[in-house]
Amino acid sequence: MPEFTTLEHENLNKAVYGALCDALIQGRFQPGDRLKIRDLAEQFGISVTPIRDAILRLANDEAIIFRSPRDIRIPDLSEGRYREIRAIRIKLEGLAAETAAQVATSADIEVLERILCENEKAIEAGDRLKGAELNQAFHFMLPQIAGLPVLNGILRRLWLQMGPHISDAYLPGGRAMIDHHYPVVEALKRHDSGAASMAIVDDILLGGKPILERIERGAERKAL
Amino acid sequence: MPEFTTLEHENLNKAVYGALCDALIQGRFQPGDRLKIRDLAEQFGISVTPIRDAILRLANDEAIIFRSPRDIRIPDLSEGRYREIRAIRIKLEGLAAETAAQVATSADIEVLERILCENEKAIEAGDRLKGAELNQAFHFMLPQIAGLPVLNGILRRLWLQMGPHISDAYLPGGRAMIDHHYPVVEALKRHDSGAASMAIVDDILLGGKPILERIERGAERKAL
DNA sequence: ACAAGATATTTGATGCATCTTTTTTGAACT
DNA sequence: AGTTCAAAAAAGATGCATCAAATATCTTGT
Repeated sequence: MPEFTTLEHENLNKAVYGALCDALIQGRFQPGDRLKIRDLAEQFGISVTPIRDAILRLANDEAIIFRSPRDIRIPDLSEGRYREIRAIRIKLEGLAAETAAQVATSADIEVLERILCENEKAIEAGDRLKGAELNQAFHFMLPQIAGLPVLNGILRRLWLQMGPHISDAYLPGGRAMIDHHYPVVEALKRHDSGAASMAIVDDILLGGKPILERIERGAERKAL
Repeated sequence: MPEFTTLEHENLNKAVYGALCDALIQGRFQPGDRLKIRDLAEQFGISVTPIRDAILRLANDEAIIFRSPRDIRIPDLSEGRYREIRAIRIKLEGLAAETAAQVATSADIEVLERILCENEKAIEAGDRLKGAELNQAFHFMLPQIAGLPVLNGILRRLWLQMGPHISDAYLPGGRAMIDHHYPVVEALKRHDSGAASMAIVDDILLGGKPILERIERGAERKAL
């Protein structure tokens, strides 16, 4: 019985979608930025159809919004919405960590440890983008180890929605973005579901502080 | 600060998407059914572009799959995937019920009671589609009462993915689909978060039994 | 300088043609 | 009857023209 997955076959639509996702997550777009289908078509050197496909998909992901039928924007992230996303992540990533702790292999743990090692180097080098990318890779490994593709899809979308805030919060966050990864890995080694779940929840809460601070500062700027 | 929502403005694309969603949830498609963009364009009496838009969106929702670049199908739902969806729903709808219990107004509770009353009539009349629709309305009310739009979006997508199984499981499920709704409402009246969460979890587990039985029977048929 | 209204330009939605790839059908052979 | 191969048909992706609605700009008046 084949699993319920979207086939990853290559076409312009997917390539554009991937590029726009990367740009969102890397903070290359800012809240309020306007996207125009014809502009992007010109930048990518292709017709409007695959751009339009990718844009509609991102709107479905709630990573971009149609402020009106002709006005496509990068949305801001309200404090309320961020808190909701964080509460959802706590529940879902907690579930993923719990399940991953039950089934993780030595190979899985090696991958996680390699990610941590590279992330130490990124922090050392002040490489904000690399660090944010590795942080995401770590979080995305847990549902993969746990064998939870549906949850993986949900998490991917939540990451897109937080995108413009993540990489900017990374350096201010410093070690807060990585310190709790170690106890997660230790709990996986011991097959300790409870400890894994608690550690990832701590990571989400601690890692969320600089994001909340950034959102609050953004709200203050808007109120001026 | 505007909330992060997709604006609901009217166009053919959205109309088609809504119609296909309804068809999925009402079990008018069966797992394995093939969709063809040109066929649907002919049925809806419009060009392929808005059909294609809607199809790509449903693929993004993981409600339909591209088995290959030219073969669009309604996916089956494996037992493993259904169990995962159920585990995610337990976490998220538990969170929604818990939060809804804190903030529910008398008006909210009246809406839920009206849904229950109508569902009693649907069960009495053996109206499978009406009953499934009201069951969904009940579950979707909780994130709305709780003020959790992100969670609402996740739940909508999960419902689409279970779509072809839900309405068929409704009559076999009988009162199992509705009995636990009453304690949920009672807990909301008392603002009892713990009880609301436990009751919705019970509802999901009990209501999931006929769906699991259906999936197991489907797997048996495929093994023949 | 600001506001209101008119005009011009822009922008997304949709229809449709074309291309390439995939699927289906038919013929031949065993 | 079943298999294999070739040919025909079909199907999604993409390019692009057109339309209508929305946005931006300009002009006029206060």
